[in-house]
Amino acid sequence: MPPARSGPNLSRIASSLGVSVATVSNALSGKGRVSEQLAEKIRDHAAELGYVPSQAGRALRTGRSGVIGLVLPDISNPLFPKLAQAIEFAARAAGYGVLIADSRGDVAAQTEAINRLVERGVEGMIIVPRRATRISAASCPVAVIDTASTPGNTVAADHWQGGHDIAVHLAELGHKRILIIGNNPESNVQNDRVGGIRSGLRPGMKSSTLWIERLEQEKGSGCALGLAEKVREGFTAFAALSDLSALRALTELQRDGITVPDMASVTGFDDLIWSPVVTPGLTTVAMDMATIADIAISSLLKTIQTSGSREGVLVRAETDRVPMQLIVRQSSGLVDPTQSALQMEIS
Amino acid sequence: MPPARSGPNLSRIASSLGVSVATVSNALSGKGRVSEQLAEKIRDHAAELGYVPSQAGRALRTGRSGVIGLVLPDISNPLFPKLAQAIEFAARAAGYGVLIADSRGDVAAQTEAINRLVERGVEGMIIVPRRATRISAASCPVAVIDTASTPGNTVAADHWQGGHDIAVHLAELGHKRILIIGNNPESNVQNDRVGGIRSGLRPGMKSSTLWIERLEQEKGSGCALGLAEKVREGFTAFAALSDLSALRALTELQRDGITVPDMASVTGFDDLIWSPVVTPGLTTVAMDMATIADIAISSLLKTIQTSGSREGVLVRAETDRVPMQLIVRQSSGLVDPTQSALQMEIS
DNA sequence: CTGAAAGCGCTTACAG
DNA sequence: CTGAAAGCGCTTACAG
Repeated sequence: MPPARSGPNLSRIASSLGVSVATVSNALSGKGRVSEQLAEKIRDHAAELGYVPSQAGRALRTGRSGVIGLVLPDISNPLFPKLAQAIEFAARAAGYGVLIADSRGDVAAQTEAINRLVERGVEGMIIVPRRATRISAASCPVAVIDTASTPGNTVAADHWQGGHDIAVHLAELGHKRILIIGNNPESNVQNDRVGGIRSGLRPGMKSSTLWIERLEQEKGSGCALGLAEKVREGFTAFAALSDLSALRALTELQRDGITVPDMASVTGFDDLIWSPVVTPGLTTVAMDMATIADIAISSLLKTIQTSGSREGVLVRAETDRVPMQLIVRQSSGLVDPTQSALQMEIS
Repeated sequence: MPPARSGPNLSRIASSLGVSVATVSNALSGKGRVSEQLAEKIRDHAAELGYVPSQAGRALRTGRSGVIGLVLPDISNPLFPKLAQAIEFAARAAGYGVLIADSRGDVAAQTEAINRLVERGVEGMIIVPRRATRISAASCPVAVIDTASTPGNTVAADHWQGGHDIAVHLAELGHKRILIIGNNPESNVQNDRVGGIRSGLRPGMKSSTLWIERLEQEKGSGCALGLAEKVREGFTAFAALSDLSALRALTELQRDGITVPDMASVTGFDDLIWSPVVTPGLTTVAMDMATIADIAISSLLKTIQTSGSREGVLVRAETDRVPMQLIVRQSSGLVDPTQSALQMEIS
């Protein structure tokens, strides 16, 4: 015999009230069909007994688990907290729970993570894919958050526009030579950001790009970026493609006696938790995680509700690019003619 | 009539093979009772059909959802990624899924988050409580990760010992005056860390404590901490109670022309993602998240498996304190007699 | 070794 | 407005 549940079930409420389970079910689900008087009595009694509906029973009957999955390339990514929070919030508002899965490791691990979620009966999932991974359709609707330029992407921050805003900001401050500091040229996100920055440069401005991973392959992990030297070469602005790289740049410059923003400006991306806390506060560009999560969730649920067959559909959203917002703090400032090495050469 | 499932079920496999569902079930669950020959045939056929067992059916029958909940005070906490990753990993190894819930907001929100998880049928949950919150037992086993000094705690890093190690490290470097930089004196974790640091001071060493939230209430959020002034007063080491505060201290010192570690040492707690990346790399104390997660999960599952009645039990672990590990990087160094303000006064 | 049957808790057409 | 009944997919004691 199957094990008894701990709490009360519909049947217990029904017999204790001398009505049928069907009526209790109808009363509690508020589908009408029950006299308001009886419905109230049933609701009261259920509350009194501390009735908690069994998701298992409901799921089995309706075929809907009320749960979606969230697959992340690496949960320890500093961007994850905000994303997970936004997704959980949006999902909850829609009555869904969120099951997490870490696809740490290679593409195989990602596929495995997806399968685990399917086995757990998720109705759909949201995936932040590993770099350069295509999602081979799972057996449920899938929403992808990556970059608008990724094929099959559902929704993303407009990284390109974010980069553009950074460039415009630096141009307005009078910077002419920008060093873009990225991590890995294989990243779709970082490439979009670079493209955006370059697109926003005005005539007379020049940029170079430094890829940290490449440098570290030569010089060893955790090596100096040599930014003080870059300042001497005439660079006045360091536009990092993530706040993590920006932080690395900022502290290296400070350590080497380059004051920020007097002698050089530093900007980042993502507005991570410590960005407002460092001195000087980091100028950065923030994603609108709440909107991204809302769009991902609502598109996903729309697809779930229409696709009767639970197939591996890649979800599309109506709006696939969510604007990023420039946040100006103290790490970026006007080029100071008395301090700038470039200006000194010219004069 | 209930909706048909998309994929094959036991019944489909059974009829297609001309055997009973019971036999298919037994064969796939590997409980023996089926001839190896038939079992293999069934397994092959199931795989061929892409059979995925229904968690809903299984859960309804067995009363076990195979899911635990993870309740966090604030998902956007920078500590969360590592914790969630470790919990997910340990849970997965035990065959469980992890449902997340953010108790952002007040104690009521935390209670609500707990209820949501119960409604979703979790078999137990792991809670990182809000500051100074006692968990009013939910209707399932609960493991709490906070500090060993919190009543009802299941497992925690040994924050006290971590603080002690920091103090010993600074003592060995010759520091005499330590400024402890904390966020909030109400935090159990931070208090344990402070206690540990003080316990590790040697005769002749003195410490003061700066609470950032208090300072900000006076001077406004994001105000300077005035650390350069502290250096002039003779402090040579700044022991922050979190890497976030340490980063704030480090950058403020650098901005004000205090070189680290030559003129002052800075240490943190937690080994957050950027700690090895800043210049100079941050000396800190790391929690062993994997071990903490393992202990939390295994204690929780043990309780789940024994407590037949699904009551609100507070889980206890055999080991409730997991050692923290000192990670020495460049931000802490020997007191330099030629640079130290204190030394200058003395000589 | 294999199968028929009960039952976990729910919802929904259908009948009254 | 209310109830009896079927059935979602599974597992397990029991019978053969």
